[in-house]
Amino acid sequence: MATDQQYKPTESELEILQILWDKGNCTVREVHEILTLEKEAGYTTTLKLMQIMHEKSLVKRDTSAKTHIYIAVVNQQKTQEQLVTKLIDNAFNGSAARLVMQALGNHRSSKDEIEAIKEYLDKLEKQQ
Amino acid sequence: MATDQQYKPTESELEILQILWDKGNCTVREVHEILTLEKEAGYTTTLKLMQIMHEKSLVKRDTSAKTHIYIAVVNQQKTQEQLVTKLIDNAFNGSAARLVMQALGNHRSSKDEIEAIKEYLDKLEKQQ
DNA sequence: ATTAATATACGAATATTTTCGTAGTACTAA
DNA sequence: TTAGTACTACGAAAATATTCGTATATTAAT
Repeated sequence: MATDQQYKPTESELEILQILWDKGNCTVREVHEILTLEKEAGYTTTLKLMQIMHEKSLVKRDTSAKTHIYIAVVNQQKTQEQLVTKLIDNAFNGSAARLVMQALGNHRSSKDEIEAIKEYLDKLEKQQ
Repeated sequence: MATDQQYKPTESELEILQILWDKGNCTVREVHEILTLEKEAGYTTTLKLMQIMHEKSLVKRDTSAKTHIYIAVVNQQKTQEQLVTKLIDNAFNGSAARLVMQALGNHRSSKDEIEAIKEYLDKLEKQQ
């Protein structure tokens, strides 16, 4: 049972993946623009990162035009799952519940969100 | 409002911290033994890591005897909080709820745990 | 006292990740 | 055609993280 069925993105790669997941297709320029809202970075840095991500098959790209278009290849769900699993193992002694409470305790969730989670829990209980 | 009030441990450091949080006081040997249940590593590698952690003040140590005793300095709760926050930001577009469902969906939780989470949610709702 | 076992200290090699400069190419406007 | 702008490719420096060998000290047993 392999836990890492796919390549594990680095932090910088994850930042870029998030943008790609969100936006769909992007040029390097677009990604760079969004990225630099939050932190400093040179354009060629972003470019290089995305080229490396392409080498690693984290993204694919359309190079038919001068300006290339990038698209995420790795699945958002799967990647999230992998990261959560790792965090649970790594910092919560394997207890998902503890992570959940930590997450809920420190990050305001709306009433709707809380309701959604409750329903989800009900479903889980029935499954058992 | 600084989000990183404290130093962010690397992965290897986190593995060691977990052991220290769990056990309390440990020698390098003890930590090493536990560590190598899961993965290969030379003894001096573990030693060096713990020495670096000491430099960074992630741990303190009692050097009065030949064999030093290490203790975690950084707080488990705070560190967990930091990591969760980062993951939420980094991979869940800031939505704690989405992380929670991901975590619950893929990691078996016992009926008791689920009940505990539900109670917790009730409390949260009342607070709002 | 010698030896063996077990510690720490620490430099340095590796590996990994991040950053950026420079060169070359296409496109556009004057 | 020339200058300016925007893009990719790519090597390589810089920053970080990980791994380990070797020197040396301490302790205990013979």
